[in-house]
Formats: sequence, structure tokens, C-alpha cells
Amino acid sequence: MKAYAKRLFDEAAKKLDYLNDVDYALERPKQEAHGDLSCNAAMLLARALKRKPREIAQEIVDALEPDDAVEKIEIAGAGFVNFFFSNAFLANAAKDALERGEKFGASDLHKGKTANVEFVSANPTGPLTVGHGRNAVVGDAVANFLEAVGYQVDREYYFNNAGRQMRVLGESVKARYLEALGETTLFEDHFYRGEYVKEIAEKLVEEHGDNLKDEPAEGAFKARAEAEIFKDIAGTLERLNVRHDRFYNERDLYDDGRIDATLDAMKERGLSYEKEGALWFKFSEMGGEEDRVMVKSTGEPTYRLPDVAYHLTKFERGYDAIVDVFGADHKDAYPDVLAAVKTLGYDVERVKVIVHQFVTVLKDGEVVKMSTRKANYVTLDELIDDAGADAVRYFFSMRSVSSHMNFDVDLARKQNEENPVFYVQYAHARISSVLRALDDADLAPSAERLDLLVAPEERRLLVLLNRFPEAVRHCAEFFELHHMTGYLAELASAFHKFYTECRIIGSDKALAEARAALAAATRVTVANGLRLLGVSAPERM
RNA sequence: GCGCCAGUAGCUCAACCGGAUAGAGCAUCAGCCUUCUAAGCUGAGGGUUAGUGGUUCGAGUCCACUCUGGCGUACCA
Repeated sequence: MKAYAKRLFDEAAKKLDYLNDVDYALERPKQEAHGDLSCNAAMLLARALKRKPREIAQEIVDALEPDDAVEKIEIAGAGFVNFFFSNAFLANAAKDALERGEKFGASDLHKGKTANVEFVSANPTGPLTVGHGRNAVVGDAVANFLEAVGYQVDREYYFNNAGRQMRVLGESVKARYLEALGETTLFEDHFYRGEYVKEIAEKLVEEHGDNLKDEPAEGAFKARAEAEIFKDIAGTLERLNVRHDRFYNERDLYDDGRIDATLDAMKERGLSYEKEGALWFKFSEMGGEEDRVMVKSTGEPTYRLPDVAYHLTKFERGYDAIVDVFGADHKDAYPDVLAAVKTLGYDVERVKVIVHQFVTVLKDGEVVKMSTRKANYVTLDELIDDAGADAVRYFFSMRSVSSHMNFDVDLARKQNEENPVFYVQYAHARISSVLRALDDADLAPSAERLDLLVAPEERRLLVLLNRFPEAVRHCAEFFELHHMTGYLAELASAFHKFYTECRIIGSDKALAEARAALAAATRVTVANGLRLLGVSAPERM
């Protein structure tokens, strides 16, 4: 609809030069009485032209040359130009959906381009928590949407198994191991206290008895912990239908010399210096906040150095779009990384950073202060156990990423029947059910007579089908998944109303088959929307 | 202190580049199943968009200040 109206305006602009000078909007009005699409150009021009907006609106309308796609164009309010599309035009979307099936909504807008989406990226120090869930869901869905607009997408998980956290984890496992052997140990305050640490230690006792007593914590203990925890993380992600194409180990950056190369490159440009035994980068000269330590006086790099080197590899791998998904707690790091990458000659415009706000978890009416180390958390697995993978994915997708969200675990548990995801899935199941019943009534969906679909409920569904491709593009561009959940809720609602008011079986054959086609097209659309969000579309409920 | 994100109905959240009468779900109340799935539909109530000032044809949206909450502000990641 928007594309069509835009073409009309572009044509009109050849006659009305002032249309070229104004950044007008083509929006869908909140109220149906205001049509399917609305343009505010006349109001925006009124001042510059020193004329009345409605007068300008009239001039614009006179200059537009619509064909029969448009039923009427009205001037309303302060000077809005409102479009009402014809049913014949709207019905095209239903035909599209039926013909293109799973491809409906997809486009080749970015065909031939590649994208890298990095998400989750939790170090293997413990099970994924509810907080990671938001990251996983957002990252995976964003990747889906990028694929839908033509990108070839790599999903990447970046991790570090060499830092202090992992060292402490190894020590924690060893301490539990010795405890299990009956020795008294000092379980230090900063150790990881989670049950999973004990479980790993117990496995080691079962398999090796006391043979590991003299092993260093950093050896077998850490290695086993990493392997077990990663297995656990992978299992959790699998349950959420989230998969990564590549796990990128920070260590590789050291092994293949990228860390040193990054240091050298900065040194060559005179952007690093030594102070108090540490190596600093001059971020203040690169547009960053202030200079930062990159290599500590101990000789150990800070996390920023590998972060820079890692991002350089993404550029070297030639991605057209580089998407980073992380929580608000990591927000301070990326401006420096981008500043360094830019200084080294790369186009940082390709990087899109999605910062999602924190998830506040409520349990038993209380806020749970999450800490992996202190073993104070609600795991993602527990949440999936309680609410189901579909509800978890839908729930995280429903909120704007920039919004803090409250996650009431007790509510999620009860939400079985009240969760909005079921409303949408139910529409899919209901349609599936009607379509199954068609055979017995000797009917089949047919797009031959879609012109018969003139009831308000039918028209409304058609309008929504028209909006789906736009909604997909919007999500791929702005990464705001809640626009898709909102769209799907509207679509499901429109269907349920249609279902209540417009009988399929029992109507005249031509009308029944046109309605069946509309239902089938709606089912395709619901299924595609849910699939992009990583949510299942059940045929029976 | 400084930086970022937010504050909208009882609760959880929407509102696309500033547009027309601020919308959903849940909860509450009142209706609708002899016919394709009632996990549905219809209707009702519920708002000083945290506050104050400003910008303009028009502000929940932009600007300034104030208040409240979250996150950050490391030679932690």
C-alpha cells in the first residue's frame, strides 16, 4: 500500500515541485474512518508556502492520478490526504500469500549480502539465566528477519574460557571435588556456589576417584567444567530453538596473532602509550570518552583488546552487516571498540548494536537479584519448564528492546491459558481446523472470486495481510520484534472476528471458497510471523 | 557527581520520521455455544501520558529543569 502511494506521490511531484522539498509521511491512521493510508504533506508545507493546508491538500489530490487500486481519496482534518484502497487491490495480498506460502513476507531487498549476528556470548561459568534468555531470543529472531530480507546470516557465539572468571570456576570445582572426597577445604567467598559446580565435581569423583587430587584447578577441573556447562547451555538454547553456526573462542585471537597485530596497528598510528606499567589506547583521540588500559601491568590484556581484535575479524570476513546483541551492562564497552575499529580504517556504519535493557525477575513477589557466582538466579531452563518454549520466546519478543521488563515467574507459570502467544497460535489452529473440514463439505479454497469479500471483517483481514511484508521489513531494519507480536495479535484478532461473523461452510459455494482462501492466506501469514519469531504454529490445540 | 535507558489505565506493555478521539492483554463487571475449535466473540467501567516550563498548525513523542527507578562509570567481562 505504501509503495503504491509513494509512486503516486512521486508522479505528482513532477507537477507540484514543492512535494520534492518536504519529508512527508505516509502512515496508517489509527482510525479506520480515516482510510488505509494517510499523508501529512499539506500541513508540513503550509508554512513555507504561506497557504492554507486544506487548499494545498486539494491541489495534491488533483495532481494524483490513481488507477482502480484506489477507491477514493479524501481530504480530512487539518489537511490530511487519506487513501481508501479498493478490495480488488487489497485481495492481491491474499493471492500472494497463497502463491508464495512460506516465502510470503520475505523479499530480496538485501540479496547477495551477508550478515553476522553475535548473540548470547555468555562465558561458560554457569547455566543460562532468564536474563540471557532475552538476549538469545532477540538475537535469533533478528537473524531470522535479516534472512527474510535477503541476507545470508551467520549466527555467532563469542566466548572466553581464559579469563579470571573461568579460573575461579576451576578452583570452585576443585574445592567441591576435594569436599566430595571428604577433605575439608576452604570454599572461598568469591567461588561459584551453584549446585551445578557440585554436580560436576561429583562426576569427576565417580570417574576418577581421587586421582585428580594433585591436578591443578586450571587443568582438568576447569576443562571439565567448561565442557559440562557448554553442554548445558547448548541444551537450553536447543530447547528455545536457537542455534549458532559458530562458537568463536577468544583464545584463537591470541593463537593466530590477531591480538599482537591489533596492538601493532595502534602503535603504528601512535595511538597507544605506556603508563604505570600498563599499555593504554588513546580513545580520547579517537572520539571515545577517555583513554583505557588495554594491557594490564601484569601483561594480561583487558577485555577491550580482544573485543577490538574480534570485531576486526568480522570486518575481515567481509560481512555487510555486523550485529551485536548485548545487555545494558555491556553498553559502555562498544563506543570504544567502534572508535578503534573506525580508526583502523573500517566502516563502522556496518555495525548495528542492539542493546537490550535488563530483565527484572520477580519470584514470590520479590525481585531476584541475579548473580551467577552467588548462585542467586532463575535459570532459563526452569523458565522453559514452567512456561514452555513458545511462551518464553513470545514473551521476550513482545517488549521493545529498549524497555526494561519485569518477568514475573509465578505469572509465567500460570500463564498457560492467558498468555498472548496462545491467542495467536489458536488462530492458526482454528484455521487449520476449518480447512480440514472443507473436504467433507466438498469445498476448496479458491482465489477466483476474492471480489466477494466485502464484509468489514473480510476487508480488515485483507488490509492486515497487505501489511505483513512491511512489518517484516520493519523488524529487519529496526530490530523491534514487538512490532511483529503486535501485528500478529491484530491479525489473530481480525481472524477471530471474521471467524465469528463470516461462516465458511454453509455459505454459497463461491463465497465459501473465497472465504476459505482468505482463511488459508491468513494461516500462511500467521505461520510465517510465528516462524520468524521462532515460535511454533500448531495445527491443533 | 557524570553517562545511557526508562516513568503512559489497578498490573504488564503499545503508540512507525511530531499527526486526527492515547491503544491492547490481564484483572473487574454484563451478555453470546443445537451449526466450521468458547484458548473465541460482543459490550461496560478504568488516563492530568511522573511534574513544571518551552518549541508549533499540532507534543506521550522534541528542548530545558525537577522527581523516581534500572544499568554503567575498573589495570572485572
